[in-house]
Parts: sequence; structure tokens; C-alpha cells
Amino acid sequence: MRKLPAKLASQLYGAAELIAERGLDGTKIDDIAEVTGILKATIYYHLDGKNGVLAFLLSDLLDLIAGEVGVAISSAEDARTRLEAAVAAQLGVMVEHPFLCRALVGDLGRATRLPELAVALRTAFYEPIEQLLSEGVADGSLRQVADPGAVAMSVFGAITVAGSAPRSRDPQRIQLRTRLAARRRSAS
Amino acid sequence: MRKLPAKLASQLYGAAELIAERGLDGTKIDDIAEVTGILKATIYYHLDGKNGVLAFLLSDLLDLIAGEVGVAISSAEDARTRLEAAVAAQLGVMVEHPFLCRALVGDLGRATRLPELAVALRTAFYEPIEQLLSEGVADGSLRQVADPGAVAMSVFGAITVAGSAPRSRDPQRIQLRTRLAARRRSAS
DNA sequence: CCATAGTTTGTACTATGAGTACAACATAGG
DNA sequence: CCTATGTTGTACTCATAGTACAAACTATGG
Repeated sequence: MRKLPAKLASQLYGAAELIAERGLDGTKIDDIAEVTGILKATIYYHLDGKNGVLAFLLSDLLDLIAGEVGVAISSAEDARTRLEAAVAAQLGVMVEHPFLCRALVGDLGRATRLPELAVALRTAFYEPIEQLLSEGVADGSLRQVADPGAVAMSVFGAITVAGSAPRSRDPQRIQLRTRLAARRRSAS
Repeated sequence: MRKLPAKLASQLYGAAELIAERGLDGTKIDDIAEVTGILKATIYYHLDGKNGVLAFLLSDLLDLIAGEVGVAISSAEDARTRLEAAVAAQLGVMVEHPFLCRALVGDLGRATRLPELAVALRTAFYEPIEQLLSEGVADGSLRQVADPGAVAMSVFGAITVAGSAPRSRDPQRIQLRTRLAARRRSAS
């Protein structure tokens, strides 16, 4: 199931817009077959149904993000700067793949319920952020927060929801820069 | 469809956990009937199917949030302070209703595709934030941002995703305070 | 106390769409 | 040329969302 031939893979991307628009459940497997030009039987030969289609598309997206983030955080800058770079990388990939991004946000519950995607989400989003948060405390470039996990989730939410906005201007032309939120949480 | 009797309404809330856990599509209408103790036929008598159930539950949540936010933003403080209060109010309601919050986030795509919910989301989340953002520029308590809509979406994403985290500690005992993100976006 | 409108129940039904089965066909690599 | 692997088409099954409807129940105002 993992070694989907390149041709089919590229055809499958044709389903992203459909899924983004209608949600996975509003999208019939026959529609996917029709719009991608892949026969239903072929889809089922390679993938595990609709969930498999979603998992395939989003795995790819998340791998891409994980890669870009990996590059962004491996510079020699201080943690705060790298954190900004990581977020910019995440946002950048989302903006370049608006349909996949919207599919992810719109079916986030389902995505997190698919084990492969849950792991990929952690790798691409949560782990690097939490990592940098703690490095930032160590090198003094970021202040300590009470609940780094919650901060990482907030950042993830902010990026994905904002990144999935329908965009009027040409996405290629928008350069995004972020100044990072200081977000504190205290228990009483 | 709008005047659901109080007893049924309260029973229906019993379905929130199920929907939060499995997503609306992983939840059979017969399961909802069973767990709430309402007969399927009765559900269909009042509501428009599964979507109707979700719409009812989330409408209630969003109305509650809209109310709390309304209180929070009507003080005499400067816009920045009221913005913090508004976000705290949104987060507070989410934390008090973890299942509904998770249902919302997990089925966000579907929620935004239901017209009533799309409107309620705007009213409870986007509009007050955008409003305060612009008032903050006017009274000098907040700096201008290039795309207030995107900021509002980021805030929404951060709140809902963070608010829907499974929480180990007793939610009642967690006091949340936020210092607001300065988030800038520039077009090249 | 009755009539009536609105609500609830139970059951049996239809319709849709996900997923399966499978046989025939295609194609590439050894 | 033989065999693995992949592709096609078609014809199923099966689960479940939603509908139909008649009978029973309930509240309310006349």
C-alpha cells in the first residue's frame, strides 16, 4: 500500500480539491474515481478506501512539511529565530497547497484518528515546536511557558486555520512572516 | 426545528461525547438514539438528521460563546484589554465544554458547510476579534495588521485546537490567561 | 370532560454508496 | 515467452441514512 506508482499518485491529487470543498464524506469514491481518472477497483487495489486516499494525500503533505521544517530548524541561529523559521516553513507549505490544507483542517478529526496521520502530524508540527520552545528556554531566546504542548497546539491551530482560508490574491505572491506569540498559561 | 423541547435538548447533549470521540460520520444515528434515549423517529421529527444534531449542539455552544464575548467586549477598557478578555471568554467556554469543542474542531469542515453554523461561527469568533482589532488601532492600544481577517482566523484556530486538547487535569481548576500575539503579515 | 393539535413510538420500508469478488486483460522484467 | 504485478469492468453485498405511516400518548383551551 505504501508504494503507489508515481502516475497514480499524481492523478490522485486531482481529488484534493473535491475533498477540500465537500469534505471526505461529501465526496463519493466514484467521484474520486471519475475526477482522477482512476478506476474504483484500482483505488481499492492500492489504497484502503476513502480513508486511504486521505491518508495518502495528507501523508505526502505532512512529509513535505516535516522536511521543510527540518531544514528551517537546523540553522545556527538562536531558538527563537529558528522557531520563527519553522512556523514560516509550515505556513509556507500550507499556502502552497491550499486544497490539501483545507482537506486537513476540514477533516482534522478523521485525520487524527488515522494512526499514520496522527504520527505525521506530531512529526511535522508538534514535535519541532515543542523542541524549539525548550531550546529557547535553554539559550535564553524564549521565555518559559507553563504548558508547551498547549502552545504547540495553538500554533498548529493558528497556522492550519489561517492557512486554509480561501485566498483571493495569488498565493505565490504572498510572503509570510510571523512574529511569534508569547502565550502564557497559568494554573490557579 | 428551532423550538426543541428542553427535555430532548438536554438528552441530546449525551451524544456530544460520542461525536467528539468518533466524529459525526463514525457515529450512527442509531447510536445517537440509543445513547440519548431518544427514538430515531423522534430525532427526525425535530431535527434534520445527523447534521441537524450537530447543528443543534454547536449552535448552542456558539450562542453561549457569543454571549460571553459580548459581555467581555462591552467594558470601558481599551481595545487591547477587551481583546484579551474576549479571547479568554472564548477559551473559557471551550474548556467548559470539551466534548462540544472537540466535535467542532474535529468536524470543522462540516460545521462551516452548515449555513447556520457558519454564521454563528462568524458571530462568536471572527467578528468580535476583527472589530476589536480595528478599535485597537483607533485607540492606539493595538498596532495595525495587514490582514485582520487572517489574524482573526489564526486566533480562532489557536483557541479551538488548544481548547480541544484532551485534558488530564480537572478543567475547572485551570485558569487561563492569554497575552496576545502580535502577529504581522506583509505582502512582498 | 372533550376535542384537537402536537408529539412520541415502533416498525417496516427505500435508497445510496462503501467496499468486495472475480475474471479478463495488459505489460514489463527475467 | 512466462510470470509477476498491476489494471479494468462489472456485478455483486451490506451497512446505514433517511422516510412512511399508523397507533398511542399528552397537554391545552373551550
